[in-house]
Amino acid sequence: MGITKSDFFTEKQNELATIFKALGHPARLAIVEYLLRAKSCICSDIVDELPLAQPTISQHLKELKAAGIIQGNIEGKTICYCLNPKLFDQLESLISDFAEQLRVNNSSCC
Amino acid sequence: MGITKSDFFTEKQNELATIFKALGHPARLAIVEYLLRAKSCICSDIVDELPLAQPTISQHLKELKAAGIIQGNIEGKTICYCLNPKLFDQLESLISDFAEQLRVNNSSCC
DNA sequence: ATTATTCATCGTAATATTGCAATATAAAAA
DNA sequence: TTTTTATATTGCAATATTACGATGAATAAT
Repeated sequence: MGITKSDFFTEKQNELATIFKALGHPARLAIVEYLLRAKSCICSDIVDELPLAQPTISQHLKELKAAGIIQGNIEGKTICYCLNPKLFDQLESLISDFAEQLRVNNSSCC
Repeated sequence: MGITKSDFFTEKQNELATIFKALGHPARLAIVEYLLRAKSCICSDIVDELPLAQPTISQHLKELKAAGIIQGNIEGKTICYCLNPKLFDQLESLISDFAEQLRVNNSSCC
């Protein structure tokens, strides 16, 4: 049905899924990687950097923001977009927990 | 257009996007979490565990497998599905790199 | 041999996503 | 004030995803 039965899953699962989903597109990953490299953060640079039209990029930025991956502050004419370090810290510890659990528990599987 | 312009992005970006995308659904996250807990790994258990029909779960498992997140071996009547520890190690170091870069570079942003 | 049991596949409906042209908005520059 | 610049929004077409019933395939149990 193209609709996910979010109600049946925990809030955490839904939240985390939103984050991964936002990262699950090459254009949005490219944006994240660009923001990692470029310490400053302006949108027009990204439009030049990627092979996508401006409205498309604007839409991707919106999704990244909705997922909490980037933050954006209006600053005169331009918008300052940058990564949310807190979220990446959380993601780091989550994945690290996953990997650790795997190391401890499931060594002999498959 | 609902089609992603994969050609314009690097292979790495596309691969990584596939992995995140696969994790970007609560049902698939629930499956991953279940496989983390349950050291053994059988599909029928998952069907009992989740509020989704068997074909739907089969489909989600297929996607997780295609992304390299889980591995599956035929074992008589049942299939042994389990997580791919290598991939989680890679993911761990990737996210950890991201977070580290953020800590070093972008402290004063936004 | 027949009947479960377990899982995959097919077909299909409902919905979501991706991408862009056109247009809107709003600040800066002229 | 007019024009340029930077970004957002709208509307829409093409395509992808999600979910499930029906069915298939293959092993295990009876």
